[in-house]
Amino acid sequence: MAFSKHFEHQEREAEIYRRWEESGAFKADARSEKPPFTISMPPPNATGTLHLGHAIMLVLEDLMTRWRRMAGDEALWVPGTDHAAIATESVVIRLLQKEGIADPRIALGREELVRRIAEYVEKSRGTIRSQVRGIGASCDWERERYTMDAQLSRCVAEVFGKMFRDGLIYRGARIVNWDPGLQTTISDDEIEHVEQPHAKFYTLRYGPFLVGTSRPETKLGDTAVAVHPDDERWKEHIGKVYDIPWPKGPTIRIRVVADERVDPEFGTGALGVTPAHSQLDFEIAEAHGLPLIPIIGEDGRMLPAAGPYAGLTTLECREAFVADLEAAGLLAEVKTYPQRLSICYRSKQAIEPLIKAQWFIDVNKPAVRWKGKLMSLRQVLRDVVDSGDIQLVPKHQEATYFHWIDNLRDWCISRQIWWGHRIPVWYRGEQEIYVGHRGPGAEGWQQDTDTLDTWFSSALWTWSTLIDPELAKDQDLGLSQLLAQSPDFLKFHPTSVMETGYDILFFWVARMILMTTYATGQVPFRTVYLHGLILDRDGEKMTKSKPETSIDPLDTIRDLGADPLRISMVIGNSAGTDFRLSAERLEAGKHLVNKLWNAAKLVEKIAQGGEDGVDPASITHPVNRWIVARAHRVVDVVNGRMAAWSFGDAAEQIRSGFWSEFCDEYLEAVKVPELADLPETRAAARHAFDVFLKLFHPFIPFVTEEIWQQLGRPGMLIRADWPGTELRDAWSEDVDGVDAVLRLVAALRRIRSESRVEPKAQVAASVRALAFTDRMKACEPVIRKMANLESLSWDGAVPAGAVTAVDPAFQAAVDLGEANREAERERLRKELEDAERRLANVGKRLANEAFVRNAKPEIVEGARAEERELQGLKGTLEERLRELGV
RNA sequence: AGGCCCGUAGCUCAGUUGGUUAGAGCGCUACGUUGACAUCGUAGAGGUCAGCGGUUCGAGUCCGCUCGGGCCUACCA
Repeated sequence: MAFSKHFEHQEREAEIYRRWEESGAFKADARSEKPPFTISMPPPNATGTLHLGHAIMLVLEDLMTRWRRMAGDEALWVPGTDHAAIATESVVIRLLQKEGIADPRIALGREELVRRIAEYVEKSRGTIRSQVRGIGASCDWERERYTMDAQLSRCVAEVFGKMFRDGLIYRGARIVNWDPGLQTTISDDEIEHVEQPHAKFYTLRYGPFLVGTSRPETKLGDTAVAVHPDDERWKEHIGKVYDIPWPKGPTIRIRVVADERVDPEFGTGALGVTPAHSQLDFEIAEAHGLPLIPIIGEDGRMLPAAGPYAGLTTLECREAFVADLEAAGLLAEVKTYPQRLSICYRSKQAIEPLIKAQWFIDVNKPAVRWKGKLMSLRQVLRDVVDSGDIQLVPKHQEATYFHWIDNLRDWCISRQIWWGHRIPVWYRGEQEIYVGHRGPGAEGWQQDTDTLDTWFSSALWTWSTLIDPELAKDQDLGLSQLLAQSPDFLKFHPTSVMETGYDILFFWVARMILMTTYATGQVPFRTVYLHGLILDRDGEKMTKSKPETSIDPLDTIRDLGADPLRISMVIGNSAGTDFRLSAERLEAGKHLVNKLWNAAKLVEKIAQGGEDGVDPASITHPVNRWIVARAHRVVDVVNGRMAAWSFGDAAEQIRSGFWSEFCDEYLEAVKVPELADLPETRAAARHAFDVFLKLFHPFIPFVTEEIWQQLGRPGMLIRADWPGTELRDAWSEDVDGVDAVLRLVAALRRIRSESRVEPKAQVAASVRALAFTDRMKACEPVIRKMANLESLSWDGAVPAGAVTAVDPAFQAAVDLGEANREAERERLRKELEDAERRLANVGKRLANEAFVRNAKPEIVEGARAEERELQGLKGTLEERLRELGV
């Protein structure tokens, strides 16, 4: 089949993907004898469209999956989507509001709203599926999962029940992070901090105290003043009770307590304690048995307890209250200071800490069997990384992970939204409670109205996706039975790699470890590969407001193809590091794809009419041997880089091996008839090219597959074997000889360029081979063509007006006439100087006894060889200068 | 306040356990290109590896400090 002028990505990519999918190339077999390689795709939210964050995730996971599949593993990549509770519900509510339904929760009711959200999700999941396909993801669509699938929901309920019975889940009234906008609690990890450089800090006259606060309105709910037990300033007040009448009411009664947690250095050293609206204050209040007075409601407005301020928003109240204090002379000071405001990562609204009865996971209770011991969730989290059961890439992220564990508190898992897994708990009256996946199945029970944190179900993702859906229909099976009888779980879990952004290390990665070790007794994955953020060329987050530097993956796939997008996101990218993607990079990616396409055209031409089935090991010409050995050396290097998770590096190695060695050197060399006509050249060219095609495939799957098929190679590249390394060190004399030939060509070209020889002018060269003589002579036609020589003699004669080059393997001379004499002398002197400098360097090292004694023998031997080589070079240069009459 | 990362060519970044003359892409300069090349090729310029000190026969690489930049975490009210 004739190659088209260019790779027509728009029509070909979709067609190639269809063929892969139809051929079953993505499907993994749980009964296979091959070692498993498993990746759970981090489920993209079932809202919106694919962005570059998804793209990098898909590209990295796909290249790992394709690589391991070719390398002989039973590779399974499980795709799926997440119901993304808060994100989805708020998106749909906003849409409904735009349609004119002011308060969809009230207008539609729970059942109808959930139905509408599900409908919306179903639609956008279709969009995401096609976009994941568009990028070339070779995931097993038959195993596609969704966090709300029946068997996944079953797992959620089962785990909840198990944790409840083990006392790891409890319900309690505690300070929680309340988002008044979304009307729900959120976990500690869902809080973001925004810098407020000029926040106001007020100091109030507060009975006998001066008390500092950034939120004066909360002082309406104070029930104590806490001071440090050793603080002399306030010692006399400890234990006393004061009634403090605020100017317009209410009057609060405060007790003075001593607590170590108060920092005497901060402010006045006296802390107004607001137990109902501050975490620390709540803890102090608990320790001292202080009363709680909630003054802020869930709507973000002041409660009746706030007296005359009831009904105001917190900010309105602050303003009014401060004005009243000032009028009454109770405002001692107002200054500005930098403060970090807590906001919800989703709604970006300020968080209101308040007290609410919620469900929590206890991270400190020693109730988890792990390695024969009873540990707390926190201890297990620490142990699996400490012991190396789980490896983080890059490794320094482990420090961040441990830091997070150190600060970890009980995880609030209940949410007041409707979209999600409803808490599997039923109540009857005040006393009775039922926990389980089936429900109590009797009259008079009411299910808990809250839903679970979306990360609760995501935390089960590596294994809940592997539970057999049919099996899960049997409601009588317990969790351990579901696990023990699911073939996919048995074959593919623990998964091999979790690849995701470092920004969700805590949200998700840590939670998966926490839940999975507990629920299955296994780690969820062996390795966590964390990629960085994709930024624009200036290192800033891409936004639609900066279209000139913003890149949309869908546009790129349409305009350039998926391959250029993929390769340009991988080359130069490394784990844990943010990556700047620019139009220039995409351009370079496109050029690479184009280069590969054109090389294929030439290879096909070279290979025309030759024979199939030639064993590469039987090749004899040095140039052909050289490229075969080189290609396999690249394989060896790439294997090492891939295994070390250095995918960008691996891609770069493939790129440069292909471009410089295969294209610029080999393909140019075999254009000479002496080689082109050699039957084995067809075998060598196609063998080496196939090696590069295979190496490239995980990175740029579409164009490589298209070439593979157009060249009539057997089967599909996606299922081809990863190339071996057996010929990596073969034919070293030939390989070194051709290396010398290439250096000779480069030397001759340099002479031409430096001496301003017309590009078209053919010159006469004379060469004396000092090593690899046979090989170099065998390559004479190649040298003549690549250096554009009229004639090449091997007598080594140096005419009077020649310009020369010396190398350990050869001396070369090009006769350019007398005019170049002086320039030649100059050049030789420079080269001699350089050789002498290097000789002095290596001589100094070898003269150093400590070096000879301590350095590794091969290093010392290398230095000796270098010294010998340089001495030879120096001699040649000096001789040549003498001939020139210096 | 604590933790982590980064500082290498004009720009973006590699540089694997310390070991010859520190690399690539893009950009730049000069030249070339009617047959694989929406181009590509050939040759070239360009770096006191942020600074200081230490360990070592040997440091871009290991250790300490300083300066500069970024990120994360926290119950300084």
